[in-house]
Amino acid sequence: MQNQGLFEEQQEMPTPMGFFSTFPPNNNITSCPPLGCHQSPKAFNIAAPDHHHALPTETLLSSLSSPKHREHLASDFGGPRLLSLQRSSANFWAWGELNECLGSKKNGVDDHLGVSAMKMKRIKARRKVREPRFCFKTMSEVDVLDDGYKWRKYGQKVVKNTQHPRSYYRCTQDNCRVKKRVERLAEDPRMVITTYEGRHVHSPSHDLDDSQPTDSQLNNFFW
DNA sequence: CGAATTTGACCCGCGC
DNA sequence: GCGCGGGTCAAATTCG
Repeated sequence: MQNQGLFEEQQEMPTPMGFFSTFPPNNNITSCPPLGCHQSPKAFNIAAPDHHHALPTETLLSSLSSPKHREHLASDFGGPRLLSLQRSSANFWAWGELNECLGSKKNGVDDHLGVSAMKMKRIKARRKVREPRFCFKTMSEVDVLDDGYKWRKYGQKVVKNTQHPRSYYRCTQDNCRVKKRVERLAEDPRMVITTYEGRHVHSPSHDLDDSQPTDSQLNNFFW
């Protein structure tokens, strides 16, 4: 049994997605709380489908949003274990498209359309863009982990073959299009699967007491 | 009373 | 072309 939820999700959705993982895959991280989680879940488990780009633990740690988080993770990794970040060619395409989208301007075509047509066009454009995504799994009693950003819930859906609803959140920051989905694992309701989509264009909204200015840049690497 | 959440309706992509 | 299922919208409701 090498697949764990996360893998399955990528099979369902061929959308480019970044994964962090333990290395080798079956080597689970335990007793490690997720980023910025104050609740101290019992286990933290990140997985990846392949290992095109193995990263030293320090590389991942340096991308975390605050020294506190890095310290937390580092202490729990407890060694020079490697992590992997999948960045296939498809994934590079996604990053490029995202940047293009963020930098693009209105093309003027909308001027010819009515209000609802414009709305539809916007929806289509939104759905066409495949934002970079990654997900991770945590064992936690709370669904929404405190990752330093402020989220607004915009939807909830019961997904087929699962008894737990999936919640949809959007970053509350203006011009930031990052979204995340949160759902509980059907096989093990104690596990929470969080999927991030997109990259924040700003630093975490509520300051953690030990955050530093340079963190925002590092943070962009992560999401 | 404004902000956040809930929830049913709607839309789109995809498989058949 | 049709139906299913996931994702989003937006009005209604709840919360602080």
